[in-house]
Amino acid sequence: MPTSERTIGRLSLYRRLLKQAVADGQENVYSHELGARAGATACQVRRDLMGLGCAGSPSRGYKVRALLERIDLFLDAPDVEPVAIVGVGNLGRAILSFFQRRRPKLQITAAFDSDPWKVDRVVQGVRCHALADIERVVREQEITLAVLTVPAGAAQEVVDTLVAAGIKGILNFAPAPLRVPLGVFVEDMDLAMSLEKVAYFARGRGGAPRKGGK
Amino acid sequence: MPTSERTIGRLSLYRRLLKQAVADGQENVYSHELGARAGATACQVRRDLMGLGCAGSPSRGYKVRALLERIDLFLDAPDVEPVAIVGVGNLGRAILSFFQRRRPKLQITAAFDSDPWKVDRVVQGVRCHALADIERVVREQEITLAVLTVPAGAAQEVVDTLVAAGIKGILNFAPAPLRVPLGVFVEDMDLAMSLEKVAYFARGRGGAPRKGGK
DNA sequence: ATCACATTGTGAAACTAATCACAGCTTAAC
DNA sequence: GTTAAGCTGTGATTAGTTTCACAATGTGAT
Repeated sequence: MPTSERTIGRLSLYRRLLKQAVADGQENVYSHELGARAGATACQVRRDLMGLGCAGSPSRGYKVRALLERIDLFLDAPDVEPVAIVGVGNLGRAILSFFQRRRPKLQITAAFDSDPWKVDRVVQGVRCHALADIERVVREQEITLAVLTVPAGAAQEVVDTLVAAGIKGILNFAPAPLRVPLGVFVEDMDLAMSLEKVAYFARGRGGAPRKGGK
Repeated sequence: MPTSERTIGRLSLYRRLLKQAVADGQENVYSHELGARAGATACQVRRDLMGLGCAGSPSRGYKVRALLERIDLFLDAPDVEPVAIVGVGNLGRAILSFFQRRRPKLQITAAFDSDPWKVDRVVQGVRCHALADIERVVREQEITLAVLTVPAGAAQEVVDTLVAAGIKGILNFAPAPLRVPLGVFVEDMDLAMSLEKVAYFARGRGGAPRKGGK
């Protein structure tokens, strides 16, 4: 059981690269190939795959199709998972359009916004509801995942509502740390923080930590 | 010298929280307070601050103002750092508007897009240039940081241009691993990967890693 | 004064993640 | 057939990060 946040992230990345490989007609792949494309070492790739129970042949490497199937089985839920998005501002709409052309297993099926003008509008094929309807809609559609793109000031209040409605995972774009009960997973996407990090390391202070491809 | 990617991220977060504290008129702060707000342990906060050379008093904790000053000095460059954004689609515009109302030290000053209709337009107060002008504009404005919001297919090509123009740090939203020479720092913001991660851990498989506030 | 208390600063321990190193296969060439 | 080469699978090692534990310190109450 290879359950670490880092590993899961890499598996998701491998999957995308493998899909590309399949599209290119590639049948087999070596750990060092996949590693190069993913920015990881061959060793790490092998260990990640080993954790999944994947086996390769010393001469031909891993079978791309088999690998994909195994990763899908591991990462995806059996059924499609509906996702809610709260906050249909610029960022919210961008993310909505970004996700609507991919991810068959993760589909945004409900949007929420505090702006009465947006309520009942359909944005990118998704109906926008009032914040007050979060609990009802989330329960009706049995949604467990949410993307949060509201201003920092409103974030915690919305989160409490989402959690009360049964949400188990949140992708948080609001620049504010969220307090959630145990059992709810939060992944922070903090734009400001990330750009500051880039600025810091671009200055060359930190000895340029990894990512230096060939 | 506390130079680890994780630590830098936390310092950036502390800074934001401390600014809030100053705005609220708070003069002193204990490590456990800051830790609670940041989702970290008191211990970790103390170690992070220790690395910066900050000292607190056992009775009053740390002086908020002094802390802020010290973190600013450590994280920020002496002057304003101009930032370029390449790709003025939905996501690009959202990020543009997000950053334009904050970060005095990091300012987006140039935008680039392949769409001729957008070239020479002014978006969110920032002039949009053609991709062909990247090298010239980046050199003219001495830009070293870039935000990348182009489709995956165009990413590597744009990155090569940016690097050739002297860019040292990239915040990458394109769902593709970038190859860059040593000395160039890349931070990936992979929306699809992050949402998959959230979906996985929301299922409760990974024993709910951290983030469980009170 | 003195005592009890809460907090800082930090060496050491525990834990986690990444890398090394090499045995064991599998194929291809001669 | 035998040999050489290159890859996988994995125990052992190393590196890095977080947490523990506690001495040292300043504060306020008695």
